[in-house]
Amino acid sequence: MMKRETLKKQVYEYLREEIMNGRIAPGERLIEEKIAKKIEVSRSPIREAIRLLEKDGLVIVNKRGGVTVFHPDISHFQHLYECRVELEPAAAYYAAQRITKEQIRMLRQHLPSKHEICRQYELKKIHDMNVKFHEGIVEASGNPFLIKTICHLRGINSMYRMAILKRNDLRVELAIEEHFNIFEAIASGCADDARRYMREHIESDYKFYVHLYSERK
Amino acid sequence: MMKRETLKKQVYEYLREEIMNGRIAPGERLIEEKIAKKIEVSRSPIREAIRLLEKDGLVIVNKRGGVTVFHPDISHFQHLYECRVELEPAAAYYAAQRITKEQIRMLRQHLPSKHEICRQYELKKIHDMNVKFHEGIVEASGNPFLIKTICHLRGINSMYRMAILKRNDLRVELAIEEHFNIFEAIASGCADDARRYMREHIESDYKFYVHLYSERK
DNA sequence: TTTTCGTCGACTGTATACAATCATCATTAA
DNA sequence: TTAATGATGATTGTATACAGTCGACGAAAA
Repeated sequence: MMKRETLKKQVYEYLREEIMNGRIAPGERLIEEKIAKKIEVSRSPIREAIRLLEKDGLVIVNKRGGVTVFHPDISHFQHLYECRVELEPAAAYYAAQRITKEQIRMLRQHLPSKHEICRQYELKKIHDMNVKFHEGIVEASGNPFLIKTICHLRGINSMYRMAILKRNDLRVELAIEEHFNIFEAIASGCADDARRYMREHIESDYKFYVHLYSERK
Repeated sequence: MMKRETLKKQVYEYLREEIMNGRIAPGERLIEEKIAKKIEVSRSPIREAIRLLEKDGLVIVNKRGGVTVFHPDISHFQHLYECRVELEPAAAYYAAQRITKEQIRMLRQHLPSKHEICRQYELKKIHDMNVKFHEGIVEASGNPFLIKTICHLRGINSMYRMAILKRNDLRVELAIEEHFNIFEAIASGCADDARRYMREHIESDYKFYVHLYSERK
């Protein structure tokens, strides 16, 4: 038996992937039975997987039942950031007050060393570290609602990046120094600084993507 | 035919109600088949209804599959407010910038008149107006993510109130003046004031409930 | 007495069949 | 020609049957 995970989860991962990389186009309708035939499972796990996608905001339900792949646009991108710019700084604020020594140690590992930077490390790798850094901070906030909500927004966010930018422009080098400042503030328990630095960080991240978008129109 | 809504939705409403008023106790496990037998529908709509409850945070899934009714405690209540105190002021901030004349008119209707206050209007009625007032502001923010997230938090919030306080203590009179200030700020487009007033409002709301809770322990 | 093993019962995961609804399109009547 | 009506197909909602898994309990062996 090679059945380590439920079909529901497998189908969910599959659809999520297909949507994220655009093989299922935004606006396209998801037909339970067609998917069922295509990947050869019954409708039950598919229905449930689709509910998960709905929860992620990756598909939207239309009146008549049935769902349609979410179609992102730049105005929504702004709305998304209006949320993130409130929640992530708050997470940093509480993280500065609640983070454990162990978590500090973990967090530090997600900062690239100067060595790595000088070496022109693979951008992709540094980008992954950055993501983990953010996740670590949110986790350290110790607030399950913050964690859940931000995680949710981040999922949609990456979808926007995929859909709007259509290429992997990573704002990597710019972010490194900002990350250092945030880390220092959190590690030393300066909650207000942590909040402020994080807010500036998110704001500049947003401006970067907007600029990129307007540039390539 | 008296079948206006799907069974899924009916079951969802039913379970939600049962959980909210405590007839299904916190910590209790929900067994699909038992519910199915009890209310005489098949397991399918029940499964789906349970997923909706899960989305609401009213039940939590345990490893082995199956769900358990969420068991609120005061620390989570604090976490909830740590989110609200960021998001609702942000909603007020954007509402001040984006609210339409029509929405201002609507919003004003959810402020009790002095006449109503003097008359010792039913507390419940004023409380309902207050809820609508908050909803109106969030709506006026024009940000679907803010709307969705805050709405979600509010649902959980009311569950906490039910479960923790076990009575309908409504912080009504205190809130009225705060609401007036917030309204004025939004209607006159003073976004920063709107944000600040709303933040103070949420904070004092939180303090009120904490005080009430500690008092009756 | 303790441990191990196996059976049974209770649940959930998955498949499948059936019912209901809605859209489309053609056909017919005005 | 146009509007109304009815048939057909596509798709989701709901019921139900079956399979797999885990835990509890008890019996047998050490």
